[in-house]
Amino acid sequence: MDINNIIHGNCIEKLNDIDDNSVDLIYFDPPFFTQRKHTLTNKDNSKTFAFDDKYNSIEEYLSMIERVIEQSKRILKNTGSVFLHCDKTASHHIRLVLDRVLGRDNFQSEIIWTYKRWSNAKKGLLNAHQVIFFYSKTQDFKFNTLYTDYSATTNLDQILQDRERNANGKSVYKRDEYGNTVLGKEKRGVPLSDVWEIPYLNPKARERTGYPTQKPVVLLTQLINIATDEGDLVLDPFCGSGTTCVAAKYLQRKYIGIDISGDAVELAKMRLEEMIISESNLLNKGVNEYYEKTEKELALLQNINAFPVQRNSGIDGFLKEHFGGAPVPIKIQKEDETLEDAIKKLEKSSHGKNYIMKILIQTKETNVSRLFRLETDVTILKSLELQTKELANKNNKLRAAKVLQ
Amino acid sequence: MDINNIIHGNCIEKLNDIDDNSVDLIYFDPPFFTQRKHTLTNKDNSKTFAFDDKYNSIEEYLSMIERVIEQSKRILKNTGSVFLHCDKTASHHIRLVLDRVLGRDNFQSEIIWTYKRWSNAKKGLLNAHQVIFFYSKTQDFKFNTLYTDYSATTNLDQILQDRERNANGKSVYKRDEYGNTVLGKEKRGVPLSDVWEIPYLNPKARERTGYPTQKPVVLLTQLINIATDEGDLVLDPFCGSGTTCVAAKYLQRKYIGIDISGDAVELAKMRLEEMIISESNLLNKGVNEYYEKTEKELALLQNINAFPVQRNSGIDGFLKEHFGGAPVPIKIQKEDETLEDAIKKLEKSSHGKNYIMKILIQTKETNVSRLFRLETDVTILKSLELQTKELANKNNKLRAAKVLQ
DNA sequence: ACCGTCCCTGAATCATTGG
DNA sequence: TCCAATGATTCAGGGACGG
Repeated sequence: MDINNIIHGNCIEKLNDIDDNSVDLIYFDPPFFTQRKHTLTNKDNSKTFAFDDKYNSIEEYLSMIERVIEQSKRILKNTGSVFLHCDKTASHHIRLVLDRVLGRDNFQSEIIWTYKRWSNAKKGLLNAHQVIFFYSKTQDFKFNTLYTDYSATTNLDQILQDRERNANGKSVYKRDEYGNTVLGKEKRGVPLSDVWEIPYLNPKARERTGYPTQKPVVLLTQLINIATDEGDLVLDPFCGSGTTCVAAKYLQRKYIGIDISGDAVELAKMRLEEMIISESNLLNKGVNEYYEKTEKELALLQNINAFPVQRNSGIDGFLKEHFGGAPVPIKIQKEDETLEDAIKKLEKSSHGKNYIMKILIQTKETNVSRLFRLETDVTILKSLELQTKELANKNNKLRAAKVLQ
Repeated sequence: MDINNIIHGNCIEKLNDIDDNSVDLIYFDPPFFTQRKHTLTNKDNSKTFAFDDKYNSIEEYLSMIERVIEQSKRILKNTGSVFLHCDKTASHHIRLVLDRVLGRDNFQSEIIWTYKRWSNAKKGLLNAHQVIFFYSKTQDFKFNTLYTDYSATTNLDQILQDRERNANGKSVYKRDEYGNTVLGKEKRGVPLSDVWEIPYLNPKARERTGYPTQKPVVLLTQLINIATDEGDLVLDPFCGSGTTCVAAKYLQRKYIGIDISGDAVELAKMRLEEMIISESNLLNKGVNEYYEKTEKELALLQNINAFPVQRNSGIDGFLKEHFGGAPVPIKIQKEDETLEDAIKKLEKSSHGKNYIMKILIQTKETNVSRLFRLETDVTILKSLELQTKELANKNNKLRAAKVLQ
């Protein structure tokens, strides 16, 4: 069969053309049994893509899935793996099929892909994850451990220490004859876990094709990295817009994509030529880069029932309750800001918005002129810490005066 | 059946004693079908707790689960919900049982509890999540939406704006006649999603060495908060060390716990009786903070550079810096306290101590007489929240006056 | 009662613009 | 050339409503 190509047709038939024991990784992302038809239009409204996810019964759906899994088992190398992407709708049924066909012992992980999404009016919890079942063909599966950074709260000193078991079998830090802790071998970071927080494909991302249910390339590169090496063969029997193949090509793996829709095949082929992959700032920098509030500032905002705003030099938060029908912006004076600067920044950020009340929390003693204060409609409240400090100063003066008497 | 108690026995028998349609929330956390006996020893090695998770077959295990779910359905009110906590080992089998007994339409969410943990040497991905299936008894289930903070990357300025449809039917931001954006309605934050990142260890208790099977209290308080109101009845048929009951008691819900192990029942009873003391002896000291001080009070104390004090009705904390060589006690006025009461309590707790300065943080509007204030040497500072509230009132009056003119 | 269709929602984040 | 600020666009959505 053609390597590095997208094949048009029903995967159950087309998989017959693939040799036994020839594929290293199969990722598939079948319809989720939503019992809906999914339609989406590309950016310039020139093309509408659709696929049908309606079945007469769950049995009909599962029998389709089962046939694909059976074929997958046949064509997979002994070191190969299957990744089946689904959501909560039918995941339990699907996993039973996987257990039956591939064997319960070959179940490796239930990967949770989690993302933030715009909310809706649903009663209940907002859906924010999908599931990827990871099964190997045998116990001798290929696996590359990826490492992630230690979390900010980890005590690095501590994890660098070696451990041993004490008399009770508890794991304790190893100590030398002088009672000092012993440093262990070099650490490479935290092994990748089974919960993957990867941003949902953004409405504005250039990577977006207009094909419904398109997955981010980053999700696929991670899968491909853990289960294959360069030159290995990756297969996607429901390739849709071709994300899997794009990721495989990017990572210098061979690929085969199959899809029943001619539109999808055409789109996937085009994507493979263009290879547009959006850089995710969020993933590159990590979410912590975006958090710029100190614990103290967050505590202060919580205190006055405000939610925090990140990355805005003029506004640190908004009160949860409106005033006069408008939001109330809050700014907290920074350590290196004069009161005057702080007021100016808040005013600039509020310009053109019809805020009725704006609040600045003063955190430092100041000698701003009374005149200047009157020219602004920013209300200044003194932080409790400042009030405490001023109080202490005043009391000190009183005590000093007493001593003089 | 006894309300607010822990019952010793097999839950399948004991559930018979509970009336039909009487329970608001059932959380259960059965053995995960690990086919192992779990043994854990507490910190000072004085006591070993064990439970058996070995079954002859998955069918035997599932039939046990099914009987509990059937009973659950019977005793649940029509507005009630079931939360079943399990892990990937048998989750798919368990969900089939849930679908069968409670009905597929009553499936609400697959909640993912994710946490960071120590790495191990296992080939493959590090497990970092467990699953909680959320089913309601009917479509008319009780649900309180909780709100979380906006993502750090969210442009809050923008989403506060109102929107409308333009000529092409596209949704665009609304502007007034001068081209300024129009502010929309009040925002409450982002509805809680189905992925919950909650550390195994309470973040305020990093020093804690651990008690692995125990669930974090925050996990349980969150479940109880979304599905019940104060005074509602919470049941845990596999209550173990009693975390569910502790959380229920903390949130002023009624509770029933059942466990087959005498040791567990004893432990749970002790935790409930002396919630704070047992917590600190058995687990850690940091959890104290969680129980006695509300988050808001902790934030406020942090705000003025004070550390919290537990179990003293007159003093909530002390400033980290002394004044005049003496500590400075802080009290925060409680929701149900008059300013006068608060002052008296603080004075009583400070009696005989040579505090030079005592600070009361006023949190509610009051009409205490000026005279009374002068008789005390307690300094009263107004919380920022109160200042904001007073400011809003004042501005409202000004606006009202303007309208009259 | 059940389906399809229409209409509403709302926060996330990358691309673009601005300095 | 880089960083910061701004806003466009969405919908493995969800509910209401009418035939």
